[in-house]
Amino acid sequence: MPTFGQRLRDLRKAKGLSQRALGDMAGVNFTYISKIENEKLDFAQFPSEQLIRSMAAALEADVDELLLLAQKIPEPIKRRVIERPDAFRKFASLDDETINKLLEDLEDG
Amino acid sequence: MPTFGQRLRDLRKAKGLSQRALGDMAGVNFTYISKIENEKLDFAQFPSEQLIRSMAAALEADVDELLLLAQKIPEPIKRRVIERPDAFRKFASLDDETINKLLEDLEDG
DNA sequence: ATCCTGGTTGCTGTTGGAGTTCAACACTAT
DNA sequence: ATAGTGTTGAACTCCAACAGCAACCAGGAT
Repeated sequence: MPTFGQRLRDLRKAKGLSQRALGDMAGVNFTYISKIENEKLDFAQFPSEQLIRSMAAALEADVDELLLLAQKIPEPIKRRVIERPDAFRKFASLDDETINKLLEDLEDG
Repeated sequence: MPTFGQRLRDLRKAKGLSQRALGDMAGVNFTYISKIENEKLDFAQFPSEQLIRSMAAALEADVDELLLLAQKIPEPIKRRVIERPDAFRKFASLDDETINKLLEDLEDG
């Protein structure tokens, strides 16, 4: 799994955009993009959820993937956790192996 | 399901504490407790995660229950979601019926 | 050699809004 | 009347999330 900064840089280059171009599209200064990509942000470890959404839109990338890399829970997942806390507390307590089995069951099921 | 404010008030009264007493224990002004209980917070819909933890400790209550009522994802669940985004994106997309079946499978399985 | 274009980073500055307190008031009950 | 409790609008503090300059480096084109 790449870091948020690495992934952002890859997505940007794949689109052939400069930091300045992406900055303009997302509405932030290009030096801030640089700091994000190099993980040199002063206090916050990651940019705001709003900015992540703007950047994902500009890059035509998967918002939720970027949110997860930035340690933020995407809205649809969050909603479901709040709705079914019983289930998700259980799921969260499972080890990788058991989770994998569940996923397989869902494939065929 | 009660609101966060209602539940907090119930827990506090069950302990026979005044707002001032709880406020002192949790390290905040009692007027803030009042606003939380009556949901009169201007912008923030809920208090910070830190304060919720302090109050839960003072009330000897279940932290995760209060966190969920305050629409915040408890840390252990959040960690697992970040570790296995593939699985939890899938789980979150399931309807109640399918989730129930999964839980049953886990009971016997 | 000089000039773009693109990127990095330290530094200082700005600001919206979350979080909290203050002041004043109201209601009981004793 | 006063002690304890709760409510509420206004005001305050504080900092995360940016802005943005300045100086510097690397590589490529002219």
